[in-house]
Amino acid sequence: MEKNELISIGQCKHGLDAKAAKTVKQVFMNNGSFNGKIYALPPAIVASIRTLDLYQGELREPSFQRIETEMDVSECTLERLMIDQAMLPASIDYSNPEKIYWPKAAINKAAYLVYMREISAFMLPFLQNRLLTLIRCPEGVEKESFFQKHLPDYAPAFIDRMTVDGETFMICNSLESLLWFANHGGIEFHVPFNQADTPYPNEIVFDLDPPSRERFDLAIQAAVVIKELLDKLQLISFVKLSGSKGLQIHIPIKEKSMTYEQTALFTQGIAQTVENQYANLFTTERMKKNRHGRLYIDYVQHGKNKTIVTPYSARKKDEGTVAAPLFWEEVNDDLLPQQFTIHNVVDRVKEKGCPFADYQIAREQQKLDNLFSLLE
DNA sequence: GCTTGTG
DNA sequence: CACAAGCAACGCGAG
DNA sequence: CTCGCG
Repeated sequence: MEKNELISIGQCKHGLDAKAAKTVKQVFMNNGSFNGKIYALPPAIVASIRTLDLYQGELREPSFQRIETEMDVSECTLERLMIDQAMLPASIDYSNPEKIYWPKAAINKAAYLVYMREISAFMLPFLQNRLLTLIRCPEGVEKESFFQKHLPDYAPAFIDRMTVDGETFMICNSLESLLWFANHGGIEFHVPFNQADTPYPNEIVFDLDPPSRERFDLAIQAAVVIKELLDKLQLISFVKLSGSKGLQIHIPIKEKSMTYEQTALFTQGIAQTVENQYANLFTTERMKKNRHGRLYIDYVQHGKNKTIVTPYSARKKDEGTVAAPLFWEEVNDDLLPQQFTIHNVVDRVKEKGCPFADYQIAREQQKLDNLFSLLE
């Protein structure tokens, strides 16, 4: 959008009482230029308009609220309209909505905040009651980034937190929290495999990390092989794109049904089974130089004090990719690692539903008998 | 993005 | 005042 | 021991 370009978003006729209407009319007739039909003023007066939404470039059922004497015309931007219209929590002061967060994907901060609002219902369950590790890029994904685990002193009271040994950590339990973190440049949301109030994991995750995006086919092969093994064990599993190069397989398990020691034995066992079966394709070799282009099954990444990117979290990647939950049928040769982004994931979920919709139900239904007999 | 420390 | 820095963490192997 | 790495 051209800078300083005026965008018409319709007319507003309702909401003015007789007196206010007369005042506005006088302002235009006294100060405006008349072209024989209408009086026009350069952009100078700011007013609040209540509306249903913006549909095909026009406000629906706009209604005048009030003149905003304290507001400058320069604040009336398309970004501000996007934010106002997305029903973001009003308790947060959204700064720099026009700031570009993903230059190559043409995503600004306003668009990111709107994405987070729209995906929140699908993302929040996976953040619930877990200590949060954030990767923040307040100047965009191409600029400096940093990790954050500790709650900043200035954080508002509505951010949940937990203090352990005098250290206070962040928890993202609400829409408000999610958008507060996003407004502070929080791009990647990572969480551990256990809830904050227990040392027991309630999910197991395999991280399938090919050496490059060009070898994404390895991640697909590994996922299919592991899925077969999990099916044989009658374990319910879910799969998502990491949003980077690979795939991640999630197995929800009931709270307190396994210790981290047991889940580590299991992931190690599966990873080594797959490695032995397809030694030319997959490896659990930690050293990069010993992997020889094979896919690294990072079973160490599942464990105490480790974290995994949350479903639907954005990634610090040029394309604006997100960690997108998939249907297992989608794990085939047509799948691309960069397929799902901030641009298209909300529509995808609205059309097809969330592939992780039954995640919490599966956690309760999960039968671990076969898994445990494997560990013996 | 915001706070704190330094010149 | 204008700045720059900090904002996680741990284990392991190589040097 | 410190440094890189995931």
